[in-house]
Amino acid sequence: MLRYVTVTQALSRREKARLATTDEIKATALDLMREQGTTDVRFTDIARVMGMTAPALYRYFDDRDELLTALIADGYLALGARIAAALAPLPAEDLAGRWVAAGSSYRDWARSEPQQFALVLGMPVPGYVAPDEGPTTEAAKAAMGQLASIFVAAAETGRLGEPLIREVSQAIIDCEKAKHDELIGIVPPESFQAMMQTWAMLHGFVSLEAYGHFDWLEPDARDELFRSHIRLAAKAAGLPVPAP
Amino acid sequence: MLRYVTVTQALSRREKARLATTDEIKATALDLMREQGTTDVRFTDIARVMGMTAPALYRYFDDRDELLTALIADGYLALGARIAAALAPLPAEDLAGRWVAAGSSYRDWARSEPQQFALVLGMPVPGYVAPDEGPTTEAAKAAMGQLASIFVAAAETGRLGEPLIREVSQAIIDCEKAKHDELIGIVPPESFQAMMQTWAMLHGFVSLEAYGHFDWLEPDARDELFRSHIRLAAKAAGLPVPAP
DNA sequence: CGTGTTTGTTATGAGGCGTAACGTTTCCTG
DNA sequence: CAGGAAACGTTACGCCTCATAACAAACACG
Repeated sequence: MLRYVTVTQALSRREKARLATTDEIKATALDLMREQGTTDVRFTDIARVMGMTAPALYRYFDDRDELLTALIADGYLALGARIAAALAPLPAEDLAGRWVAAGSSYRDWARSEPQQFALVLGMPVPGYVAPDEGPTTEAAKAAMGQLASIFVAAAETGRLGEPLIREVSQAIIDCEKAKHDELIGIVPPESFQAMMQTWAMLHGFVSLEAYGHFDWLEPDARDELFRSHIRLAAKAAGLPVPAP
Repeated sequence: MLRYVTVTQALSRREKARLATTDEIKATALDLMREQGTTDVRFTDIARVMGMTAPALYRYFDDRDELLTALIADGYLALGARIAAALAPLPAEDLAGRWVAAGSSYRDWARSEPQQFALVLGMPVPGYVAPDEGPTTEAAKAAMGQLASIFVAAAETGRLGEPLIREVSQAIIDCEKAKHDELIGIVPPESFQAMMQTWAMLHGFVSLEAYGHFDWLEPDARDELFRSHIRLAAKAAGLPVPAP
């Protein structure tokens, strides 16, 4: 069965139709997830909404896991695109603004698409195992790389200050060398460490909020807490601190 | 059907048997979740492992949601118990040690029981809606309250320093008054804010790690990163900072 | 136009959830 | 202690979903 189409040549009529149907299936799945507030999705329901029968969907996805894999990859792409869109209008030198924009995109995405967020960054779905390599991993790196790029830009323009915690273990230094050698000589190890802690900070807030653990806070207070949180993250990491 | 037993009087033979069976069901469910690495659980499987038939389980839990509710409540209790156990041997004045111990328990629990962690603090399970009041909420407060108690102890002994971020919005001040008036006059608003940010920091790291997003780091590096992370959290919040 | 591919259908089986109806064991009380 | 009630467990069943198989229609293309 022809499943993945090379993009080098123009798509035939059939291939375009196939892609359109594939997209519609994914979009319908997301709609249903939004509607029902779950990451669960029934082929039966997707098919019904699309005016098809369930077995037809197996022409496009071998099973539910393959659909989920596609949705997860799309999720990373969507997150990456949102961050990119938020960063685009900001000048490269506005580091504080870019940091706020990137963090806020992350948060806004999680709030507007909590199911997709859970799918991508939450507990792996029952039975689903992420492929070690592939489009998913690449999309993930692309999305997260944008956060890293702010640190890189800061370091390259000499505006990356000392992080609040300066002690770095050999294990983390080794990890930067082994896994992110592109940062060696640009982002010092203590800032590499701070970078991951910054992601953890951001993710922690967004995660708690998306899963309803901040529901007891008024929306205004949540917004203010986030603004403060993101300033804290910048300050802790040695990034230029956004204005309060 | 008799479901909840008053603890004031001794339990009859039957009540003890019922409780034992209920516990066995929950334990079996957790075992299966651990085994399969999911938060999914089939009554059929539980029953098979227990040497029963599935419909018998409905004598103990009305449906899957009720079992999940019980597991979530137990999860909070387990988390609370672990934190309490970690704090118990430490003297009240060792604030830095207590902070490290509490944070590490949180992390250890998530790592040793990732499914329970996902159940309790992750995405709400398909279809499941948490009851607004009840044992779940109380257990949650008890578990999280222990983190808060470290801040309270620090404040009461005059060892709670200024948090890194001092600006606090009126909305957050109002929220402390409305939802946590027991802290008013003890924990200043900017520290109340820092407290929640500290939770978010802790949760973010633990969450990313539990869901495999730090798998690319060597275990040693993860441990070191966590040590650094928890020091950062303490420093940012104005708590006494643990030694590196 | 005819042939092979693609896309859809209906039919079917396997398995889980939850209910109903029916024994069997356990407790409790007259 | 005997009878009755409650609790506990079973089998049988209906409904739903996943996934496959077999078949029919639409389409592309020589």
